[in-house]
Amino acid sequence: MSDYIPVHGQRPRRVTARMVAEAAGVSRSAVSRAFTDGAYLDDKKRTKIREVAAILGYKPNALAAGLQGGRSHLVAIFVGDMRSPYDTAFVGQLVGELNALNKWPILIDGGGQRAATAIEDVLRYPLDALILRGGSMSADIVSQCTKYAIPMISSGRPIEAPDVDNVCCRHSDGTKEMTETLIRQGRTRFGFLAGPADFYSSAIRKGGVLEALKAAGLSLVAESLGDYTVAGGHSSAKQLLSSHAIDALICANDAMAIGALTAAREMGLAVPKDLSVVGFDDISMASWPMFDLTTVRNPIDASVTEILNLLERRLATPGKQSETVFIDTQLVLRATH
Amino acid sequence: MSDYIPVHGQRPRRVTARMVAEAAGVSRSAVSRAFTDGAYLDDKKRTKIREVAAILGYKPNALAAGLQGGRSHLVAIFVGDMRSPYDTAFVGQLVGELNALNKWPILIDGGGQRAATAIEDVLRYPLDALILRGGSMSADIVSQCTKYAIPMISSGRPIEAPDVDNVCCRHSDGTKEMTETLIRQGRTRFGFLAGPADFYSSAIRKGGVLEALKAAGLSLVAESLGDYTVAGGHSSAKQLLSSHAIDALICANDAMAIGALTAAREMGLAVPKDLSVVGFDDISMASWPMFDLTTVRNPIDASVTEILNLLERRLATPGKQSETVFIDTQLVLRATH
DNA sequence: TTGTACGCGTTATCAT
DNA sequence: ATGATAACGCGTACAA
Repeated sequence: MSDYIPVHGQRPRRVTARMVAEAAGVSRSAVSRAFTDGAYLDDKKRTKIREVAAILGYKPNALAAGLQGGRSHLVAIFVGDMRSPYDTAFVGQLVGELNALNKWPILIDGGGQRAATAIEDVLRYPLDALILRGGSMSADIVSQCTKYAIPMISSGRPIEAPDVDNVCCRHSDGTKEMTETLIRQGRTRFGFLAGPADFYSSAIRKGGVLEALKAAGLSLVAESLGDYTVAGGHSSAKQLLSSHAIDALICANDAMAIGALTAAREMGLAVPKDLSVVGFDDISMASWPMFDLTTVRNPIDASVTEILNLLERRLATPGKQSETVFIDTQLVLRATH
Repeated sequence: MSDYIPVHGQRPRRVTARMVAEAAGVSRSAVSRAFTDGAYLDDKKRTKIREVAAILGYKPNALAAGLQGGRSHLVAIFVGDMRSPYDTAFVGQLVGELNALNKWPILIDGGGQRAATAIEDVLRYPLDALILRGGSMSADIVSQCTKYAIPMISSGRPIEAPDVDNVCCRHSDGTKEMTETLIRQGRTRFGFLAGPADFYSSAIRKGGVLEALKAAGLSLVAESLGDYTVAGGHSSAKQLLSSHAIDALICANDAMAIGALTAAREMGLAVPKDLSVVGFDDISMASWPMFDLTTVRNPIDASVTEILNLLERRLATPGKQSETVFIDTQLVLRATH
């Protein structure tokens, strides 16, 4: 088909609009127009150009197009923890929806030591937006984005800055409601399995628990620190359960709840008869038959949808005021409460 | 700091090298050199320029730089299934390592209906490489990449094409070795829980099982089709176990093995006393205490490392012959065999 | 060591 | 409707 002749050991250059123009006997502009929807161009000519382009293997170069001052269609996603089931599910959904909108997500692993420099380097690309999923971002990076007029949307820890939009789950309402439900069932001795000390989500989820307990004239009997993983939840729960007599264990996330549930069963505790174990997030494993975990859903669909809505609004009106959209949680009452 | 004045409702333009040059009272080339390692430039001048650049918030525009004919530093990753634990763990690792090498991964969700058009669109960017993780790729896309001289590296289903490098797990050796181990333990009535009919990995893993059985004068007693998920494995195993008397169930992946393990326990079967249940991949959940699954490790670290090696070699020698690197599996003998 | 001038591939503008 | 030409922002060969 193509008369492209490979030169040994040398990288062949990309086919350009100029080459297509020559091959089709038209001007370069005509080629550009042939690939621009709604541009003035004779239908027959457009068809002809597209044929030639297909044979030569021509595609407009998105880099050169992005230089024009329009949008680059590149969106960076900063992922706090690529090993967390919730974050990966979240990013999976987000990537799919961005793809559908013709936005191309560049992923940055926020877990590595080089995360800060990585984001600095990615900012060399004129991004359409920067989306934060969990993790924390230095104030410096935030101000850089503001300066470059790169829209930032944060999901997880809210960022208080003039041009940053936030999507925020009503964490404390979720744990409050869950705690109230457990109290209504007759639970009175509550334990809380917290996440790492500096995790915003853990602290605020605990806040909801305390609120509900206080309203009922109760208080927390025991608390232990975990690391948001299954293994961490397993060992933390083992310690907590062996030293405290409680009848309800609220975990700051599902991964730890799954670990805690296993620990409780290993210790001969009947769940939910002797002990309630509940989590937060409703990750896919929570519904696995061997866990059937009662939890608070932190809905990914709704969060991702809102991120895309905010992105659209921000791109339409770059100077608009920052917004914070709150996402409602849902109680998922399965078999462990 | 900066004297940038925001214009209401209008997106501020990026700071360019020209602006820095003017502000610093030097030529535009000097600014370029100030950000190019090893370029001839007076140290004092470079320092001065960098200071001014920092104040103005200047960064070289990677889009314009990529136009120069060098590398774009953009790498696309096509992910077969963003919902599979193995694939997401794989991609997480890959993203982190690419970040460390200053390569920026653009993710494409191979699961959606729009996957084919998505990859077409991403090819508008002059990619340094395209990495395939699972899923399948149309021959058309492959030939396009070859035409554009975009290196392709496939992990999962190997691609037979002149310029495509492959990283391939020795699936059948893994299942063969596992089957031999079970036979040596006295298992004689084997069942196989397969993945979707068109999945390369499932078919080849089954091949290893059959090979080992044949060598021992045995044959498969039962087989059932699953969908590579926990829920699918659970229901498929339930059917299979209720209709066939077997003492070993080999599952095409860990997710199904976890589902099968749960099903077996629910049916009152003692694992491993009455029945061996084994998986493939060694996903993180396989080592969770409640499963402690015996499985065949499909090592992510090694695969990712080899992908990066192949990428490096391919970038160094674009015209080199395609290679296929094989990855050895490892038997992980836990508590279910 | 430094500045000038050109090319990268595209889209947008402006005549025609 | 179409073709010439000017940006876009950068790196770099070349001349000084």
